[in-house]
Amino acid sequence: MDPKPPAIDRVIVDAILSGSIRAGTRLGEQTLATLFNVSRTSIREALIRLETRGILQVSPRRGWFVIEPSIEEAQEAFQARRAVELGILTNSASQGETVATILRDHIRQERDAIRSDDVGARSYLLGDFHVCMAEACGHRILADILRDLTARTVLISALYQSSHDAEESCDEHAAITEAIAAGDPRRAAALMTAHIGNVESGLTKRVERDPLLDLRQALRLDTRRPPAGE
Amino acid sequence: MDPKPPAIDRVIVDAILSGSIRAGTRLGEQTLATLFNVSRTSIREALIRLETRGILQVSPRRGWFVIEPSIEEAQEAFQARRAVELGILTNSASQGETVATILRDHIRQERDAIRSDDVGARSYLLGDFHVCMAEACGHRILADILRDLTARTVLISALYQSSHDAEESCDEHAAITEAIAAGDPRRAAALMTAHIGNVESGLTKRVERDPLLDLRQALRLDTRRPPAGE
DNA sequence: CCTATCAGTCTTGCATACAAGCCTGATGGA
DNA sequence: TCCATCAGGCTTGTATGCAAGACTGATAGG
Repeated sequence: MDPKPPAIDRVIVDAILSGSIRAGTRLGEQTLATLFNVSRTSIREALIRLETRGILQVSPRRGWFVIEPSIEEAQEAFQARRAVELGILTNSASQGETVATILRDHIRQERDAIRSDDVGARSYLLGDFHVCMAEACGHRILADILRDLTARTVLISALYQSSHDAEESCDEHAAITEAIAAGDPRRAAALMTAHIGNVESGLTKRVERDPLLDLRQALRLDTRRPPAGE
Repeated sequence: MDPKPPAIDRVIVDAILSGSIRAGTRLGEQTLATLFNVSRTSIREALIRLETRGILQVSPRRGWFVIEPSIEEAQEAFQARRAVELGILTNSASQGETVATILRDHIRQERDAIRSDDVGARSYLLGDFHVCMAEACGHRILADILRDLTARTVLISALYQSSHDAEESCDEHAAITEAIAAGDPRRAAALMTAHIGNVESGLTKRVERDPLLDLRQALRLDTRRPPAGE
């Protein structure tokens, strides 16, 4: 019947990348077990996998939680993404047109999602661009790594990303793609660095304006409850 | 008694990095369970973690095996390492002296291990240089990632690395360090790219000279037995 | 002698049972 | 009214039992 019961890991990660599961959300083993109609064991295995991928965190005898990156951790993740993507772009010079063709199609999807106000798809696709870029450049391993890094950054930034920001990001993706198509990896890398910087600074600016987040981060070590409470 | 029963994961990874566990080795759950004096469950969790880190592989109902990267997979891993380390070096410009101080000490340890013919420590340290470099540059996340990538490449190359190769690698590490100290990230990156290229081509050359490896790789999909048999 | 079949053993996969810790909310006292 | 204490429920941690599949070696037939 089920040709491929889609892996539990993937369902959760996709939900995070789409913004439908927010940072700090608790994922109970028993709850997921009944939800997916399997035993706790299988769920636990999936959760362990997600923990080693740096997406979840377990608090002993308390539960599994989607990570809530602190400002510093988010910056670290951005820094890592910058280094990785810079390395990818400056390294893979040739086959620019092939890569660009794939990315142009991806950007088209981004535009569709923005136009139709599909926030989930929008968030997912904007992050997935970077994964696609890595994969198109032949870096399958780094593509997987970027997916996880993107998840970490999305968990902070997605909540605050407006439709305007999304269009801006999309435009920057297009500019990067054209630089790749033009066979100018140096410019592509520079644009990518700037792009990631924009996303990151957009986040930190907002944090400065919103002391609540700082406070929440400061309390993070004490209260690890999901921020569902009003 | 045990202030910190060293995590099972770490023991296995270190053993791989030291070359004392070779590619294709089978790791039975029950065996490890009695060895570490815990239940199969805990072992299984550790093995799952190592699988998601790309170091082990499970063959259903057959067992857990240390990955045996094919030539292509090894090249992919090298390519990923090149991109990541290039990105790290070109990105982090300042604090060159601080980084160099750490790395010089590390190189001293490498030289000691080579001199005293400690093959395990030698293999471990030569790979660990890259991890230390990432960490010293402030890339904690990428340091962890590089450790796993190094494990993948070590699983092919370590077996073939002679003492001469080791000294060469060590010298190249020193050259890279001095470029960092001189505040010349561009040159450091170029040297690093060349260095990784050397290690990689050293591997592929040997493969060409030794058709047995090619054969083993070709048969990899059929017989996944540990190559212990004579 | 060679080959195909089959039982036995050993492996992981999965579910369940119990142990241990954390949190909550009630209860009793000041 | 406020606070300390404690019992109960709910969570994960860990072990164990059984099922299902894969390999091995013996055995019987050609």
